[in-house]
Amino acid sequence: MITNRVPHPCLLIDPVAQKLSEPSRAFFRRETATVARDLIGAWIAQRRRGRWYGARIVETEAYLGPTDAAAHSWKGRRTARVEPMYLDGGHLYVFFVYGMHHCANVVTRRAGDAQAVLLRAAEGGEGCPRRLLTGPGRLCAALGITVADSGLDLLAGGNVRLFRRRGRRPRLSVSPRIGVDYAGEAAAWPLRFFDRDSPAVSGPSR
DNA sequence: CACATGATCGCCT
DNA sequence: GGCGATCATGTGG
Repeated sequence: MITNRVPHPCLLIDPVAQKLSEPSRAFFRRETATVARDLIGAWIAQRRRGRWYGARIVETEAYLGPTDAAAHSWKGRRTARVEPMYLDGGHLYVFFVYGMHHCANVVTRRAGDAQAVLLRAAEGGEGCPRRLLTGPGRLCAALGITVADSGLDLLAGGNVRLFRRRGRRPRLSVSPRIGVDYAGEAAAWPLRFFDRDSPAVSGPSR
């Protein structure tokens, strides 16, 4: 059955009033770890029934494509599920795991490079329930992002977009990625970034 | 707090 | 047929 639930009211945002702006294509085409860092403090947003709902990203992970054993595109794997990873920077790649959770990624670099940034956690506004957006599965559930959104272009003026705001940047910490112990040496690469002052970060932090 | 486990199913081998 | 880029719950220290 089709669900069309509206996100929690604490996620209501007003991009104009909050002076949020959309990055250019060039922003997403930069080195993946750099994009992952710069996405901390950005908003992932979705328009439902004419209103914008969004959350401030506080935790990301970089996945470096065919040379990264933790990436779905490892060794150039190219299947229907992974295909959106091969799109140009600025597209969305969403996958379904463990039979119940969706995970959202922002594609980086150029078409064919198959690199992406996993959105692991975010925080909402006033009255946001603890852990509403803590963890990639919960983040997608809270915003209503599903595999149906995989492959869409964040820069196409559609209902799913990414916003940034000028100003102070969060203090960042770095660590290995979560849940990729199977990836050999790549499992230890320092590709997880998070806002060290945010209570919404998932997994080991602080 | 640190593990351990079950749920659940699409995807790939 | 096996296993996840996860999460909620339960146990024990």
